[in-house]
Amino acid sequence: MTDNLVAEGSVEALWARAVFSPVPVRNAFEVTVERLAQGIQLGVLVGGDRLPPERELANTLGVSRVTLREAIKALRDAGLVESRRGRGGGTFVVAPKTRSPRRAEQIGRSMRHVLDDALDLRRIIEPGAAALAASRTLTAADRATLHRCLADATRCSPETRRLADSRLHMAIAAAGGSASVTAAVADVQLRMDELLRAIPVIPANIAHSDRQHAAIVDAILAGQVERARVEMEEHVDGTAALLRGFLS
Amino acid sequence: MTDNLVAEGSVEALWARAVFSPVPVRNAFEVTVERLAQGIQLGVLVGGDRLPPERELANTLGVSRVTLREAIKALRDAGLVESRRGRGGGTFVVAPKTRSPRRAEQIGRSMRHVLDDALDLRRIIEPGAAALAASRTLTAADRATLHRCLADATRCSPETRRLADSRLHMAIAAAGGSASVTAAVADVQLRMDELLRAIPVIPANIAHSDRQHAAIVDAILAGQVERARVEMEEHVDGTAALLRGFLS
DNA sequence: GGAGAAGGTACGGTCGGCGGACCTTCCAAC
DNA sequence: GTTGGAAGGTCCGCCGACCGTACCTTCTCC
Repeated sequence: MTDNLVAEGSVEALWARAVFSPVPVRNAFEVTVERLAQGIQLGVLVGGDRLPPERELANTLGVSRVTLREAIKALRDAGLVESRRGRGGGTFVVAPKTRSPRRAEQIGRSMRHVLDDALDLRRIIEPGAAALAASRTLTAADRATLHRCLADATRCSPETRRLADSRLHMAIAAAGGSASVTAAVADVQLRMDELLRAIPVIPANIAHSDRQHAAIVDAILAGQVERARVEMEEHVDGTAALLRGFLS
Repeated sequence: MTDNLVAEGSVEALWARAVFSPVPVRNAFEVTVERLAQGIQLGVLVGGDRLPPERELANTLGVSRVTLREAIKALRDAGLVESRRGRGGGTFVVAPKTRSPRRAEQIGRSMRHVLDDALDLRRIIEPGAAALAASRTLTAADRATLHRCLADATRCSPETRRLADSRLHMAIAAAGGSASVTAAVADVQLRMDELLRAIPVIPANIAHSDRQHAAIVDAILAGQVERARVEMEEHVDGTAALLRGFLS
Protein backbone atom coordinates (compact mmCIF):
# COMPACT_ATOMS: atom_id res chain seq x y z
CA MET A 1 0.00 0.00 0.00
CA THR A 2 3.00 2.28 0.21
CA ASP A 3 3.05 4.94 -2.44
CA ASN A 4 -0.49 4.21 -3.44
CA LEU A 5 -0.73 7.90 -4.17
CA VAL A 6 2.16 8.01 -6.57
CA ALA A 7 1.03 8.13 -10.16
CA GLU A 8 2.05 5.51 -12.66
CA GLY A 9 -0.21 5.64 -15.68
CA SER A 10 -1.17 8.97 -17.14
CA VAL A 11 -4.70 8.65 -15.83
CA GLU A 12 -3.44 8.18 -12.31
CA ALA A 13 -1.01 11.02 -12.84
CA LEU A 14 -3.80 13.43 -13.72
CA TRP A 15 -5.84 12.28 -10.75
CA ALA A 16 -3.02 12.72 -8.30
CA ARG A 17 -2.12 16.12 -9.67
CA ALA A 18 -5.73 17.19 -9.31
CA VAL A 19 -5.52 16.68 -5.56
CA PHE A 20 -1.87 17.02 -4.60
CA SER A 21 -0.86 20.25 -6.21
CA PRO A 22 -0.53 23.72 -4.70
CA VAL A 23 -3.88 25.22 -3.84
CA PRO A 24 -4.53 28.44 -5.77
CA VAL A 25 -4.98 30.87 -2.92
CA ARG A 26 -5.76 34.20 -4.49
CA ASN A 27 -6.43 37.37 -2.58
CA ALA A 28 -9.19 39.83 -3.24
CA PHE A 29 -6.89 42.22 -5.07
CA GLU A 30 -5.75 39.65 -7.60
CA VAL A 31 -9.21 38.34 -8.26
CA THR A 32 -10.59 41.83 -8.70
CA VAL A 33 -7.89 42.83 -11.17
CA GLU A 34 -8.47 39.64 -13.09
CA ARG A 35 -12.21 40.16 -13.24
CA LEU A 36 -12.00 43.62 -14.68
CA ALA A 37 -9.10 42.81 -16.97
CA GLN A 38 -10.96 39.84 -18.37
CA GLY A 39 -14.03 41.92 -18.95
CA ILE A 40 -11.94 44.28 -21.03
CA GLN A 41 -9.95 41.58 -22.77
CA LEU A 42 -13.03 39.64 -23.81
CA GLY A 43 -14.76 42.73 -25.05
CA VAL A 44 -17.53 42.70 -22.48
CA LEU A 45 -16.30 46.16 -21.57
CA VAL A 46 -15.40 48.16 -24.63
CA GLY A 47 -13.46 51.37 -25.07
CA GLY A 48 -15.32 54.35 -23.68
CA ASP A 49 -17.45 52.36 -21.25
CA ARG A 50 -17.62 53.85 -17.81
CA LEU A 51 -17.32 51.57 -14.84
CA PRO A 52 -19.81 52.05 -12.04
CA PRO A 53 -18.71 54.44 -9.28
CA GLU A 54 -16.09 52.98 -6.99
CA ARG A 55 -18.31 52.75 -3.96
CA GLU A 56 -21.03 51.00 -5.90
CA LEU A 57 -18.70 48.68 -7.78
CA ALA A 58 -16.89 47.73 -4.60
CA ASN A 59 -20.21 46.76 -3.13
CA THR A 60 -21.19 44.80 -6.23
CA LEU A 61 -17.93 42.89 -6.28
CA GLY A 62 -18.00 42.30 -2.56
CA VAL A 63 -14.63 43.88 -1.84
CA SER A 64 -13.68 47.00 0.07
CA ARG A 65 -13.24 50.20 -1.78
CA VAL A 66 -9.55 50.29 -0.89
CA THR A 67 -9.02 46.93 -2.55
CA LEU A 68 -11.03 47.90 -5.59
CA ARG A 69 -9.02 51.08 -5.91
CA GLU A 70 -5.78 49.13 -5.82
CA ALA A 71 -7.12 46.94 -8.59
CA ILE A 72 -8.14 49.93 -10.66
CA LYS A 73 -4.72 51.46 -10.13
CA ALA A 74 -3.14 48.31 -11.48
CA LEU A 75 -5.36 48.45 -14.56
CA ARG A 76 -4.55 52.14 -14.98
CA ASP A 77 -0.84 51.38 -14.78
CA ALA A 78 -1.40 48.74 -17.45
CA GLY A 79 -3.10 51.30 -19.63
CA LEU A 80 -6.42 49.50 -19.70
CA VAL A 81 -8.47 52.19 -17.99
CA GLU A 82 -8.20 55.83 -17.08
CA SER A 83 -9.85 57.82 -14.33
CA ARG A 84 -11.29 61.30 -14.29
CA ARG A 85 -12.18 63.16 -11.15
CA GLY A 86 -14.99 65.49 -10.30
CA ARG A 87 -18.63 65.30 -11.11
CA GLY A 88 -19.29 63.27 -14.24
CA GLY A 89 -15.94 61.66 -13.71
CA GLY A 90 -15.31 58.00 -13.20
CA THR A 91 -13.16 55.20 -14.51
CA PHE A 92 -13.30 54.64 -18.24
CA VAL A 93 -12.15 51.74 -20.38
CA VAL A 94 -9.42 52.75 -22.79
CA ALA A 95 -9.83 51.78 -26.40
CA PRO A 96 -7.15 49.21 -27.25
CA LYS A 97 -5.13 51.31 -29.67
CA THR A 98 -2.05 49.19 -29.83
CA ARG A 99 -1.57 46.43 -27.35
CA SER A 100 1.95 45.10 -27.28
CA PRO A 101 1.97 41.92 -29.37
CA ARG A 102 4.70 40.24 -27.31
CA ARG A 103 6.98 37.44 -28.27
CA ALA A 104 4.73 34.44 -28.59
CA GLU A 105 7.22 31.97 -29.96
CA GLN A 106 8.94 31.71 -26.62
CA ILE A 107 5.68 31.35 -24.77
CA GLY A 108 4.41 28.81 -27.22
CA ARG A 109 7.52 26.74 -27.25
CA SER A 110 8.14 26.61 -23.54
CA MET A 111 4.53 26.01 -22.73
CA ARG A 112 3.58 23.81 -25.59
CA HIS A 113 1.74 21.33 -23.42
CA VAL A 114 -0.26 24.16 -21.91
CA LEU A 115 -1.28 25.23 -25.38
CA ASP A 116 -2.27 21.72 -26.39
CA ASP A 117 -4.21 21.38 -23.20
CA ALA A 118 -6.13 24.58 -23.82
CA LEU A 119 -6.80 23.63 -27.43
CA ASP A 120 -8.18 20.27 -26.36
CA LEU A 121 -10.60 21.96 -24.03
CA ARG A 122 -11.53 24.57 -26.59
CA ARG A 123 -12.33 21.95 -29.21
CA ILE A 124 -14.87 20.53 -26.82
CA ILE A 125 -16.33 23.68 -25.32
CA GLU A 126 -16.80 25.98 -28.27
CA PRO A 127 -18.49 23.56 -30.67
CA GLY A 128 -20.65 22.44 -27.78
CA ALA A 129 -21.57 26.01 -26.98
CA ALA A 130 -22.47 26.67 -30.61
CA ALA A 131 -24.65 23.58 -30.72
CA LEU A 132 -26.33 24.62 -27.47
CA ALA A 133 -27.07 28.07 -28.87
CA ALA A 134 -28.53 26.52 -32.01
CA SER A 135 -30.81 24.35 -29.91
CA ARG A 136 -32.32 27.37 -28.19
CA THR A 137 -35.20 29.52 -29.30
CA LEU A 138 -33.46 32.86 -29.30
CA THR A 139 -35.10 36.16 -28.50
CA ALA A 140 -35.11 38.90 -31.08
CA ALA A 141 -32.62 40.83 -28.98
CA ASP A 142 -30.22 37.91 -28.88
CA ARG A 143 -30.50 37.35 -32.61
CA ALA A 144 -29.75 41.00 -33.12
CA THR A 145 -26.77 40.79 -30.81
CA LEU A 146 -25.38 37.87 -32.77
CA HIS A 147 -25.87 39.69 -36.05
CA ARG A 148 -24.20 42.79 -34.69
CA CYS A 149 -21.23 40.92 -33.28
CA LEU A 150 -20.81 39.05 -36.54
CA ALA A 151 -20.88 42.28 -38.49
CA ASP A 152 -18.42 43.89 -36.09
CA ALA A 153 -16.05 40.98 -36.44
CA THR A 154 -16.22 41.13 -40.22
CA ARG A 155 -15.94 44.86 -40.75
CA CYS A 156 -13.37 46.05 -38.31
CA SER A 157 -9.84 47.29 -38.35
CA PRO A 158 -7.04 44.78 -37.88
CA GLU A 159 -6.28 46.20 -34.44
CA THR A 160 -9.72 45.61 -33.06
CA ARG A 161 -10.22 42.33 -34.82
CA ARG A 162 -9.08 40.17 -31.92
CA LEU A 163 -11.49 41.94 -29.61
CA ALA A 164 -14.41 41.64 -32.01
CA ASP A 165 -13.61 37.96 -32.46
CA SER A 166 -13.73 37.43 -28.71
CA ARG A 167 -17.01 39.29 -28.52
CA LEU A 168 -18.54 37.12 -31.21
CA HIS A 169 -17.46 33.89 -29.57
CA MET A 170 -18.71 35.14 -26.22
CA ALA A 171 -22.01 36.17 -27.76
CA ILE A 172 -22.44 32.71 -29.23
CA ALA A 173 -21.70 31.16 -25.87
CA ALA A 174 -24.06 33.49 -24.04
CA ALA A 175 -26.79 32.80 -26.57
CA GLY A 176 -26.88 29.28 -25.19
CA GLY A 177 -28.28 30.76 -22.03
CA SER A 178 -26.01 28.87 -19.68
CA ALA A 179 -23.81 30.88 -17.34
CA SER A 180 -21.47 27.95 -16.80
CA VAL A 181 -20.99 27.36 -20.52
CA THR A 182 -20.38 31.05 -21.06
CA ALA A 183 -17.82 31.06 -18.28
CA ALA A 184 -16.11 28.04 -19.79
CA VAL A 185 -15.88 29.74 -23.18
CA ALA A 186 -14.56 32.88 -21.52
CA ASP A 187 -11.93 30.75 -19.87
CA VAL A 188 -10.64 29.20 -23.09
CA GLN A 189 -10.81 32.52 -24.91
CA LEU A 190 -8.68 34.14 -22.24
CA ARG A 191 -6.18 31.33 -22.25
CA MET A 192 -5.53 31.74 -25.93
CA ASP A 193 -6.04 35.42 -26.30
CA GLU A 194 -2.38 36.20 -25.85
CA LEU A 195 -1.32 33.62 -28.37
CA LEU A 196 -3.97 34.54 -30.90
CA ARG A 197 -2.84 38.15 -30.78
CA ALA A 198 0.59 37.03 -31.81
CA ILE A 199 -0.48 35.29 -34.99
CA PRO A 200 0.45 37.35 -38.02
CA VAL A 201 -2.60 38.74 -39.77
CA ILE A 202 -2.96 37.13 -43.18
CA PRO A 203 -5.85 38.39 -45.34
CA ALA A 204 -6.62 34.92 -46.65
CA ASN A 205 -6.94 33.58 -43.12
CA ILE A 206 -9.16 36.46 -42.13
CA ALA A 207 -11.46 35.97 -45.07
CA HIS A 208 -11.67 32.28 -44.31
CA SER A 209 -12.36 32.95 -40.67
CA ASP A 210 -15.05 35.45 -41.60
CA ARG A 211 -16.78 32.91 -43.79
CA GLN A 212 -16.69 30.37 -40.98
CA HIS A 213 -18.07 32.90 -38.51
CA ALA A 214 -20.91 33.68 -40.85
CA ALA A 215 -21.65 30.00 -41.34
CA ILE A 216 -21.69 29.38 -37.61
CA VAL A 217 -24.04 32.24 -36.87
CA ASP A 218 -26.23 31.23 -39.78
CA ALA A 219 -26.49 27.69 -38.46
CA ILE A 220 -27.31 28.91 -34.97
CA LEU A 221 -30.00 31.30 -36.16
CA ALA A 222 -31.45 28.54 -38.32
CA GLY A 223 -31.52 26.23 -35.34
CA GLN A 224 -29.34 23.65 -37.08
CA VAL A 225 -27.67 22.07 -34.08
CA GLU A 226 -25.32 19.63 -35.74
CA ARG A 227 -24.30 22.04 -38.44
CA ALA A 228 -23.50 24.68 -35.83
CA ARG A 229 -21.30 22.21 -34.04
CA VAL A 230 -19.49 21.07 -37.15
CA GLU A 231 -18.93 24.58 -38.45
CA MET A 232 -17.52 25.69 -35.11
CA GLU A 233 -15.39 22.57 -34.95
CA GLU A 234 -13.86 23.37 -38.31
CA HIS A 235 -13.31 26.96 -37.26
CA VAL A 236 -11.60 25.94 -34.04
CA ASP A 237 -9.51 23.34 -35.84
CA GLY A 238 -8.41 25.95 -38.33
CA THR A 239 -7.29 28.30 -35.61
CA ALA A 240 -5.55 25.47 -33.80
CA ALA A 241 -3.66 24.49 -36.92
CA LEU A 242 -2.64 28.10 -37.42
CA LEU A 243 -1.41 28.36 -33.85
CA ARG A 244 0.43 25.07 -33.90
CA GLY A 245 2.00 25.88 -37.21
CA PHE A 246 3.04 29.30 -36.16
CA LEU A 247 4.49 28.15 -32.89
CA SER A 248 6.18 24.97 -34.03
CA MET B 1 -24.61 56.10 -22.74
CA THR B 2 -26.09 55.99 -19.28
CA ASP B 3 -26.71 52.50 -18.03
CA ASN B 4 -24.78 51.01 -20.89
CA LEU B 5 -23.78 48.34 -18.41
CA VAL B 6 -27.29 47.34 -17.49
CA ALA B 7 -28.34 44.16 -19.18
CA GLU B 8 -31.33 44.01 -21.46
CA GLY B 9 -31.17 40.91 -23.58
CA SER B 10 -30.12 37.63 -22.03
CA VAL B 11 -26.78 37.72 -23.79
CA GLU B 12 -25.99 41.09 -22.30
CA ALA B 13 -27.26 39.84 -18.96
CA LEU B 14 -24.80 36.97 -18.93
CA TRP B 15 -21.98 39.24 -19.96
CA ALA B 16 -22.69 41.76 -17.26
CA ARG B 17 -23.04 39.10 -14.62
CA ALA B 18 -19.72 37.64 -15.67
CA VAL B 19 -17.99 40.88 -14.71
CA PHE B 20 -20.21 42.56 -12.16
CA SER B 21 -20.84 39.83 -9.65
CA PRO B 22 -19.19 39.19 -6.29
CA VAL B 23 -15.62 37.99 -6.66
CA PRO B 24 -15.12 34.54 -5.14
CA VAL B 25 -12.52 35.34 -2.52
CA ARG B 26 -11.65 32.07 -0.86
CA ASN B 27 -9.12 31.64 1.87
CA ALA B 28 -6.56 28.90 2.12
CA PHE B 29 -8.61 26.93 4.59
CA GLU B 30 -11.66 26.73 2.36
CA VAL B 31 -9.69 25.82 -0.72
CA THR B 32 -7.80 23.14 1.11
CA VAL B 33 -10.93 21.56 2.51
CA GLU B 34 -12.50 21.65 -0.91
CA ARG B 35 -9.50 20.05 -2.55
CA LEU B 36 -9.38 17.10 -0.25
CA ALA B 37 -13.14 16.71 -0.07
CA GLN B 38 -13.34 16.69 -3.85
CA GLY B 39 -10.62 14.09 -4.06
CA ILE B 40 -12.66 11.87 -1.80
CA GLN B 41 -15.99 12.65 -3.39
CA LEU B 42 -14.76 11.92 -6.88
CA GLY B 43 -13.10 8.72 -5.84
CA VAL B 44 -9.56 9.84 -6.51
CA LEU B 45 -8.95 9.05 -2.86
CA VAL B 46 -10.71 5.86 -1.84
CA GLY B 47 -11.48 4.40 1.55
CA GLY B 48 -8.35 3.23 3.33
CA ASP B 49 -5.99 5.53 1.47
CA ARG B 50 -3.53 7.31 3.70
CA LEU B 51 -2.85 10.96 3.09
CA PRO B 52 0.78 12.07 3.09
CA PRO B 53 2.12 13.22 6.48
CA GLU B 54 0.83 16.61 7.46
CA ARG B 55 4.15 18.38 7.14
CA GLU B 56 4.73 16.98 3.69
CA LEU B 57 1.17 17.53 2.47
CA ALA B 58 1.19 21.09 3.77
CA ASN B 59 4.28 21.70 1.73
CA THR B 60 2.79 20.07 -1.37
CA LEU B 61 -0.37 22.11 -1.13
CA GLY B 62 1.50 25.30 -0.37
CA VAL B 63 -0.28 26.06 2.89
CA SER B 64 0.93 26.13 6.45
CA ARG B 65 0.55 23.07 8.58
CA VAL B 66 -1.86 24.89 10.86
CA THR B 67 -4.19 25.63 7.98
CA LEU B 68 -3.93 22.09 6.65
CA ARG B 69 -4.74 20.74 10.09
CA GLU B 70 -7.81 22.93 10.32
CA ALA B 71 -8.93 21.56 6.96
CA ILE B 72 -8.32 17.98 8.07
CA LYS B 73 -10.25 18.67 11.26
CA ALA B 74 -13.19 19.85 9.18
CA LEU B 75 -13.05 16.68 7.10
CA ARG B 76 -12.80 14.61 10.26
CA ASP B 77 -15.85 16.33 11.68
CA ALA B 78 -17.64 15.56 8.45
CA GLY B 79 -16.69 11.92 8.81
CA LEU B 80 -14.67 11.80 5.62
CA VAL B 81 -11.32 10.99 7.18
CA GLU B 82 -9.95 9.78 10.49
CA SER B 83 -6.56 10.29 12.07
CA ARG B 84 -4.37 7.93 14.03
CA ARG B 85 -1.44 9.04 16.10
CA GLY B 86 1.94 7.51 16.71
CA ARG B 87 4.34 5.83 14.39
CA GLY B 88 2.57 4.36 11.39
CA GLY B 89 -0.29 6.71 12.05
CA GLY B 90 -1.62 9.33 9.72
CA THR B 91 -4.85 10.54 8.24
CA PHE B 92 -6.93 7.92 6.45
CA VAL B 93 -9.84 8.22 4.10
CA VAL B 94 -12.98 6.68 5.55
CA ALA B 95 -14.90 4.26 3.35
CA PRO B 96 -18.23 5.87 2.51
CA LYS B 97 -20.47 3.49 4.42
CA THR B 98 -23.60 5.52 4.43
CA ARG B 99 -23.48 9.10 3.41
CA SER B 100 -26.59 11.01 4.34
CA PRO B 101 -28.75 11.18 1.19
CA ARG B 102 -30.27 14.55 2.10
CA ARG B 103 -33.41 16.12 0.85
CA ALA B 104 -32.80 16.79 -2.79
CA GLU B 105 -36.27 17.87 -3.80
CA GLN B 106 -35.86 21.15 -1.98
CA ILE B 107 -32.43 21.73 -3.44
CA GLY B 108 -33.62 20.84 -6.88
CA ARG B 109 -36.70 22.96 -6.79
CA SER B 110 -35.18 26.09 -5.35
CA MET B 111 -32.12 25.90 -7.53
CA ARG B 112 -33.66 24.57 -10.66
CA HIS B 113 -31.83 27.01 -12.89
CA VAL B 114 -28.55 25.98 -11.30
CA LEU B 115 -29.31 22.38 -12.14
CA ASP B 116 -30.23 23.21 -15.72
CA ASP B 117 -27.08 25.23 -16.02
CA ALA B 118 -24.91 22.38 -14.79
CA LEU B 119 -26.67 19.90 -17.05
CA ASP B 120 -26.09 22.13 -20.06
CA LEU B 121 -22.40 22.23 -19.32
CA ARG B 122 -22.24 18.53 -18.63
CA ARG B 123 -23.90 17.70 -21.91
CA ILE B 124 -21.07 19.50 -23.65
CA ILE B 125 -18.13 18.47 -21.53
CA GLU B 126 -18.63 14.77 -20.96
CA PRO B 127 -19.40 13.72 -24.54
CA GLY B 128 -16.50 15.87 -25.62
CA ALA B 129 -14.22 14.23 -23.12
CA ALA B 130 -15.29 10.78 -24.28
CA ALA B 131 -14.64 11.72 -27.89
CA LEU B 132 -11.24 13.10 -26.94
CA ALA B 133 -10.33 9.90 -25.14
CA ALA B 134 -11.41 7.86 -28.15
CA SER B 135 -9.19 9.94 -30.38
CA ARG B 136 -6.12 9.13 -28.31
CA THR B 137 -3.82 6.17 -28.59
CA LEU B 138 -4.10 4.89 -25.07
CA THR B 139 -1.35 3.19 -23.14
CA ALA B 140 -1.88 -0.33 -21.87
CA ALA B 141 -2.05 1.04 -18.34
CA ASP B 142 -4.78 3.48 -19.26
CA ARG B 143 -6.78 0.83 -21.07
CA ALA B 144 -6.47 -1.35 -17.99
CA THR B 145 -7.60 1.51 -15.77
CA LEU B 146 -10.66 2.05 -17.92
CA HIS B 147 -11.50 -1.64 -17.85
CA ARG B 148 -11.07 -1.77 -14.10
CA CYS B 149 -13.20 1.30 -13.46
CA LEU B 150 -15.90 -0.05 -15.74
CA ALA B 151 -15.88 -3.36 -13.92
CA ASP B 152 -15.96 -1.60 -10.56
CA ALA B 153 -18.92 0.48 -11.63
CA THR B 154 -20.79 -2.57 -12.83
CA ARG B 155 -20.13 -4.94 -9.99
CA CYS B 156 -20.42 -2.90 -6.87
CA SER B 157 -22.79 -2.51 -3.99
CA PRO B 158 -25.51 0.13 -4.26
CA GLU B 159 -23.77 2.25 -1.61
CA THR B 160 -20.52 2.55 -3.50
CA ARG B 161 -22.14 2.85 -6.88
CA ARG B 162 -22.10 6.63 -6.97
CA LEU B 163 -18.40 6.68 -6.18
CA ALA B 164 -17.55 4.05 -8.77
CA ASP B 165 -19.59 5.97 -11.32
CA SER B 166 -17.61 9.12 -10.58
CA ARG B 167 -14.37 7.22 -10.88
CA LEU B 168 -15.36 5.84 -14.25
CA HIS B 169 -16.32 9.22 -15.62
CA MET B 170 -13.12 10.71 -14.26
CA ALA B 171 -11.07 7.92 -15.76
CA ILE B 172 -12.65 8.54 -19.15
CA ALA B 173 -11.87 12.22 -18.84
CA ALA B 174 -8.32 11.61 -17.73
CA ALA B 175 -7.79 9.17 -20.57
CA GLY B 176 -8.08 12.12 -22.91
CA GLY B 177 -4.80 13.32 -21.49
CA SER B 178 -5.88 16.89 -20.95
CA ALA B 179 -5.66 18.30 -17.44
CA SER B 180 -8.13 21.05 -18.27
CA VAL B 181 -10.71 18.68 -19.66
CA THR B 182 -10.29 16.42 -16.66
CA ALA B 183 -10.77 19.37 -14.35
CA ALA B 184 -13.88 20.40 -16.24
CA VAL B 185 -15.37 16.93 -15.90
CA ALA B 186 -14.47 16.90 -12.21
CA ASP B 187 -16.30 20.19 -11.90
CA VAL B 188 -19.55 18.97 -13.43
CA GLN B 189 -19.35 15.69 -11.57
CA LEU B 190 -19.02 17.54 -8.28
CA ARG B 191 -21.86 19.87 -9.09
CA MET B 192 -24.26 17.02 -9.61
CA ASP B 193 -22.89 14.54 -7.16
CA GLU B 194 -25.24 15.62 -4.41
CA LEU B 195 -28.27 15.44 -6.65
CA LEU B 196 -27.30 12.14 -8.21
CA ARG B 197 -26.97 10.61 -4.77
CA ALA B 198 -30.55 11.53 -4.09
CA ILE B 199 -31.99 9.67 -7.06
CA PRO B 200 -33.71 6.50 -5.95
CA VAL B 201 -31.88 3.42 -7.11
CA ILE B 202 -33.96 1.56 -9.64
CA PRO B 203 -32.51 -1.71 -10.95
CA ALA B 204 -33.74 -1.08 -14.46
CA ASN B 205 -31.98 2.28 -14.54
CA ILE B 206 -28.80 0.75 -13.19
CA ALA B 207 -28.79 -1.97 -15.78
CA HIS B 208 -29.37 0.58 -18.51
CA SER B 209 -26.64 2.79 -17.18
CA ASP B 210 -24.25 -0.16 -17.02
CA ARG B 211 -24.92 -1.01 -20.65
CA GLN B 212 -24.27 2.59 -21.63
CA HIS B 213 -21.05 2.68 -19.63
CA ALA B 214 -19.87 -0.47 -21.34
CA ALA B 215 -20.73 0.94 -24.74
CA ILE B 216 -18.86 4.16 -24.02
CA VAL B 217 -15.72 2.40 -22.86
CA ASP B 218 -15.95 0.02 -25.78
CA ALA B 219 -16.15 2.89 -28.24
CA ILE B 220 -13.21 4.65 -26.60
CA LEU B 221 -11.03 1.57 -26.60
CA ALA B 222 -11.95 0.95 -30.23
CA GLY B 223 -11.02 4.50 -31.11
CA GLN B 224 -14.46 5.27 -32.46
CA VAL B 225 -14.62 8.99 -31.78
CA GLU B 226 -18.12 9.80 -32.94
CA ARG B 227 -19.62 6.71 -31.39
CA ALA B 228 -17.98 7.52 -28.06
CA ARG B 229 -19.49 10.98 -28.19
CA VAL B 230 -22.96 9.77 -29.09
CA GLU B 231 -22.99 7.01 -26.50
CA MET B 232 -21.92 9.42 -23.80
CA GLU B 233 -24.46 11.95 -24.99
CA GLU B 234 -27.23 9.40 -24.62
CA HIS B 235 -25.94 8.42 -21.23
CA VAL B 236 -25.83 12.00 -20.02
CA ASP B 237 -29.26 12.71 -21.48
CA GLY B 238 -30.65 9.70 -19.67
CA THR B 239 -29.27 10.87 -16.35
CA ALA B 240 -30.53 14.37 -17.01
CA ALA B 241 -34.03 13.11 -17.75
CA LEU B 242 -33.93 11.08 -14.57
CA LEU B 243 -32.85 14.08 -12.54
CA ARG B 244 -35.35 16.44 -14.08
CA GLY B 245 -38.15 13.95 -13.69
CA PHE B 246 -37.28 13.21 -10.11
CA LEU B 247 -36.96 16.84 -9.16
CA SER B 248 -39.89 18.24 -11.09
C1' DG C 1 12.21 -0.31 26.32
C1' DG C 2 13.98 3.10 23.44
C1' DA C 3 14.05 5.47 18.87
C1' DG C 4 11.50 7.64 15.65
C1' DA C 5 7.54 8.90 12.98
C1' DA C 6 3.56 10.54 13.11
C1' DG C 7 -0.39 13.72 14.94
C1' DG C 8 -1.58 17.55 18.61
C1' DT C 9 -0.68 22.18 20.82
C1' DA C 10 0.86 26.80 21.73
C1' DC C 11 2.84 31.51 20.68
C1' DG C 12 4.07 35.58 18.48
C1' DG C 13 4.59 38.02 14.25
C1' DT C 14 3.16 39.67 9.70
C1' DC C 15 0.11 41.35 6.44
C1' DG C 16 -3.95 41.68 3.70
C1' DG C 17 -8.36 43.50 3.78
C1' DC C 18 -12.06 46.20 5.86
C1' DG C 19 -14.79 50.22 7.54
C1' DG C 20 -15.15 54.86 7.90
C1' DA C 21 -14.05 59.54 7.93
C1' DC C 22 -12.20 63.06 5.33
C1' DC C 23 -10.10 65.83 1.34
C1' DT C 24 -9.95 67.27 -3.59
C1' DT C 25 -11.66 67.99 -8.00
C1' DC C 26 -14.82 69.41 -11.32
C1' DC C 27 -19.41 69.57 -13.79
C1' DA C 28 -23.94 71.59 -13.82
C1' DA C 29 -27.82 73.70 -12.33
C1' DC C 30 -29.45 77.75 -10.46
C1' DG D 1 -20.40 82.92 -10.69
C1' DT D 2 -21.49 80.63 -7.00
C1' DT D 3 -22.70 76.59 -4.92
C1' DG D 4 -24.16 71.82 -4.43
C1' DG D 5 -23.23 67.30 -5.36
C1' DA D 6 -21.02 63.41 -7.43
C1' DA D 7 -17.26 61.46 -8.30
C1' DG D 8 -12.14 60.02 -7.39
C1' DG D 9 -8.03 60.35 -3.84
C1' DT D 10 -6.08 59.81 0.99
C1' DC D 11 -5.47 58.29 5.58
C1' DC D 12 -5.83 55.52 9.88
C1' DG D 13 -7.02 52.00 13.09
C1' DC D 14 -8.66 47.41 13.60
C1' DC D 15 -9.30 42.57 12.95
C1' DG D 16 -8.48 38.13 11.47
C1' DA D 17 -6.22 34.82 8.55
C1' DC D 18 -2.04 32.75 7.83
C1' DC D 19 2.58 31.58 8.75
C1' DG D 20 7.01 29.75 11.05
C1' DT D 21 8.67 27.56 14.79
C1' DA D 22 9.23 25.12 18.60
C1' DC D 23 7.57 21.75 21.62
C1' DC D 24 4.45 17.94 23.53
C1' DT D 25 2.06 13.43 23.10
C1' DT D 26 1.14 9.10 21.33
C1' DC D 27 2.04 4.91 19.33
C1' DT D 28 4.54 1.23 16.52
C1' DC D 29 8.45 -1.16 15.30
C1' DC D 30 13.00 -2.70 16.12
